Amino acid sequence: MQNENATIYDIASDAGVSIATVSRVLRGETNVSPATREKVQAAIDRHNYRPSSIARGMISKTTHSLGIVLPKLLNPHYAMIFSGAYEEARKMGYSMSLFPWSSIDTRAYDPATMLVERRLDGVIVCVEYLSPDHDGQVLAALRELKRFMPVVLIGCVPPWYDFPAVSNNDAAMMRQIVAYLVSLGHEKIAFIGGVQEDKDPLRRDEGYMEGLRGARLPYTGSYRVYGKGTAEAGETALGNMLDGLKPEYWPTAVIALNDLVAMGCQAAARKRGLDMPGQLSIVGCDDLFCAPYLCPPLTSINTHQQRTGARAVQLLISGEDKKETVEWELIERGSCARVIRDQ
Amino acid sequence: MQNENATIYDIASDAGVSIATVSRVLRGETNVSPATREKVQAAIDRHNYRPSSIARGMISKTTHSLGIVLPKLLNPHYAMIFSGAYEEARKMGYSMSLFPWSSIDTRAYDPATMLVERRLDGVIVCVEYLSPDHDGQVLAALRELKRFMPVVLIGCVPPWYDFPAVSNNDAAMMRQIVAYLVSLGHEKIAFIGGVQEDKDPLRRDEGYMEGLRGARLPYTGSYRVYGKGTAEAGETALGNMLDGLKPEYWPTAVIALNDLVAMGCQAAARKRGLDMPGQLSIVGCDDLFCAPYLCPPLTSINTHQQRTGARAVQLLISGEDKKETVEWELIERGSCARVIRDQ
DNA sequence: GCCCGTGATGTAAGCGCTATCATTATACAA
DNA sequence: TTGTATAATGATAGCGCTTACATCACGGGC
Repeated sequence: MQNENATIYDIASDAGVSIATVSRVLRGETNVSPATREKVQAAIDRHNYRPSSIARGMISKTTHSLGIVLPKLLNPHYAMIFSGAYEEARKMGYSMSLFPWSSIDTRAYDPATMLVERRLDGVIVCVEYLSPDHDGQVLAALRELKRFMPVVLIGCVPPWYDFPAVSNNDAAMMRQIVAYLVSLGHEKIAFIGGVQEDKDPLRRDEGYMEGLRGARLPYTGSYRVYGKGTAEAGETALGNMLDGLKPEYWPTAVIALNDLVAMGCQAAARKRGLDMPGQLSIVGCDDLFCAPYLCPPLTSINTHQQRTGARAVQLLISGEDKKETVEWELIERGSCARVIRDQ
Repeated sequence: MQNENATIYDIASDAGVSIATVSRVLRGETNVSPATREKVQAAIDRHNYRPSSIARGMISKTTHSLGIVLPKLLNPHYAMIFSGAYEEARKMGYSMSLFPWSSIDTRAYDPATMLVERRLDGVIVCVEYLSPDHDGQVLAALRELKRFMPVVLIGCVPPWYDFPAVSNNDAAMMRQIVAYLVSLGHEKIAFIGGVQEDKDPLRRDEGYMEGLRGARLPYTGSYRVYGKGTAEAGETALGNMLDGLKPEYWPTAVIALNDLVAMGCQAAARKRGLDMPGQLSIVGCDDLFCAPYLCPPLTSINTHQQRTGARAVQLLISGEDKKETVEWELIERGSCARVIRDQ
């Protein structure tokens, strides 16, 4: 059924030369006579022969395949990172395989057996926020992994992680969003983050707080809440906030961790009869493909995740050990309105 | 910097045994004395040794890695298929790497060099609709690929493709949607397909037509249009249809190729001031995560793409050569309304 | 005392390549 | 003629494993 894969010996004997000569032709060496080259090439074509990268890998100790570890492919955020990384890898002649986050985050003896056994040439790990005790565990696993292959991190990378990494300047992003909302006249600006802790390693909270301070706005504790980063969590988070406050204290703007959360916020606001953007402005983050089709179309931060993924691959292959940030862009759609002052 | 990967020789000499004995321990053979086993295991632990799956693959002629070929990861439809396939592969101990559609669809000599050189244990190919002449080219490429490794197809698989495959019964799906809309009183039902041709291999057109016939509704040519399957294409397609018809002939319901197209339809209808679902009902397909958050929340067909991907992996590994269909489910949300008859 | 089965271990071939070195054949200078 | 540089090609040793097959020590049956 499947045709027995031809080997270099088959080609050699078919062409009447030694395997060394076939190898020379395969690798495009010059010291082969034209006549021989032609004979060999004909045999290769005849058998539809492709040299085994496995066998080549035995010698070169390189597999030309990379890995990417991420928590959840179905989250479009990660899908975009993957897509960018994978395209770049392909351009550089590498294949890319996906591994579950659990292959890193485990209490088992060797946290990365699959990756190490496969002798990948490198791996990109997308790090999510982790509680402090869990954090130590993961950091140890990452360091262990690094002993076997180059590792580049993406995402929520605390400053004390000694790894090359690509991420956004989250604090600066937050500051920009606050400033943008302030410029529209907002003063009651809520923040729905993704981390339960008081301070996340991304410093998004801090960026939010700094933004408020910069605008000389008071900080209101009940405007800062956290969720799991899903649409449901966003709906719950904003819903609880609204239900817990008298309408006159309702925020006029919400900064959402990401577009999923923003979608949930829209749902929560709609259920409570709020006019958007009239009574509530929302800013998301990630700029998902559906953002323009929400009601109202969602203003969001395009964080260039594909570029992030691509850049991570470049660092991985070049071996540069540095932390980089990528630019972002505020995409204005219809979800933020100027505040009408009370008469 | 990276620690030199230990080999079986290192372990053997460290434990004071032969490599054969180490190999026995690694593979859990029973004919090793407990004392020796312990010594060897200790050496393995000491070196953090992981046997090279590359070297193993040389012997077993199996890589325990699968490939998936798809046109565009960023399309959430394919992301879901990938996710399902990859999870299943992982469960069975296989890794999964992604390859671009172009590695199959090319005029170059060998259409699948990357796949073949990597000696994958099998590959899943997600097939999109192809124009007839292009179709022949791709079919040839697929057949060629099949000579080297097992291939399972997903998606738009014409009946004359001699490959194991997993797909939906698209025609039946369409019939169900038409019946559903008819049950709500709709008579002017439009269809926005993804294929320019008169008949696509999925027979979605045909399902649509049969549905109309089944309900004894007349077929109106201008209600059947085609697009590229994107949101923009959907917006253009419905927009052109509406602009080309007097309002009294406007359809009261639209069946969209997928949720992306449906999103575009919503935008087109909104721009023209149509009330949804009052004046226009829309049914999508794929049940994307954002469907519940659109305005109105989109009624859609959940085609269980993750299950499709998983099933394809099972066929691939088991080697069963059959074509299967997976079930689907109509998810009612708010985008379809009962028609109010003219008085 | 000798033979042989048995369990534990070692030896070595080989998977399909690359890379090093050895071996030719050819040409040209001494 | 002989020596020697040069180009083309072949022979072969691994890469890190698995897997026959060989070896060896030990013990029981005769």
